[in-house]
Amino acid sequence: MTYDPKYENKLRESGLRPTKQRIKICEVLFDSTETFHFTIKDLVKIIENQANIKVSLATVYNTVHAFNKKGYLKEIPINSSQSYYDTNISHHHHFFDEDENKLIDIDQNDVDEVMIKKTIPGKKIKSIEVIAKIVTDN
Amino acid sequence: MTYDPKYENKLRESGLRPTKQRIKICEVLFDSTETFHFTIKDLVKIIENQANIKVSLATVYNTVHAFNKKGYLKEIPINSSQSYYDTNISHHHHFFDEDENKLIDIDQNDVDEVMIKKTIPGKKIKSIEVIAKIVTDN
DNA sequence: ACATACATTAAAATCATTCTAATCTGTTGA
DNA sequence: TCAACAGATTAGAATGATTTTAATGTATGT
Repeated sequence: MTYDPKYENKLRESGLRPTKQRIKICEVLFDSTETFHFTIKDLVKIIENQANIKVSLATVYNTVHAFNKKGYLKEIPINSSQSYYDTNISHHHHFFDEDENKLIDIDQNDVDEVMIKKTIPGKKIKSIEVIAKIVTDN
Repeated sequence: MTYDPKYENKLRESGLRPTKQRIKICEVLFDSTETFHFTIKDLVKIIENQANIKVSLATVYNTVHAFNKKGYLKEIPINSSQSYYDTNISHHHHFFDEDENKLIDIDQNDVDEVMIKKTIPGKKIKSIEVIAKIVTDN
């Protein structure tokens, strides 16, 4: 079977074969020019609405994890019962609106570079993320 | 029944009556001068080892949540299957060691103040947290 | 001491995530 | 091309953290 090669590289580089289901997942995640935040549940819902393809939860989890590992998606470090992912993989930060449980991007340029003076022997910093929790201002 | 008044205020201010179980939880969390990171499971295990008091999971969850809400504990924003809490409620940040799944405090003085230029109308910033993920440096 | 509101508990329920095992499909090499 | 195999898909089961339930117990104000 041959597929639209559009997402073949992305899939192969993530260690995944291109399949109907995975290509559909790619389309939902990467077709838009807008980046967005989502949970696995969200993604499954979008696919169900858009496509006549049945994709199991397990496949969605596997695929999202592979993209996350490869760096095509970023998991956002907030405490929540569900994991949130971001299609915007550029270096940036987040507001987390505690009233509405919603994430809002903060561009890297809107945060001064975070300098950490402490070091841990034998370890290097892989990423630095800033989460600013926001609430209604009364 | 009357109890050691040591933790009565803390409990009452958190909206909780002082009870045997809750006082034991307070002792484990707040008696030490050392601050520490823990999960609910950790806390239950410590109590089981130290005390001849039986405390149910539900009670531990309720009590920790009340303290977190009141600000006597802080939940640490990392993605993990379990929630991590911190008895150090001063403003500070964290390394998360991805090799060992361990948190390490970063004193506020070791991070330049984080300035965020973006604002959201009607919202105010409640907290700013920096998570720096670290890995073995090869 | 009473009445009541809150606390405790074991066990069940819930929910996200991971695993399983049976079936199916993309890929590779002859 | 096509057989064989490695990897993919799936529904459903399993897992594990957290929350809820409902019965019983306890702190508190009067």
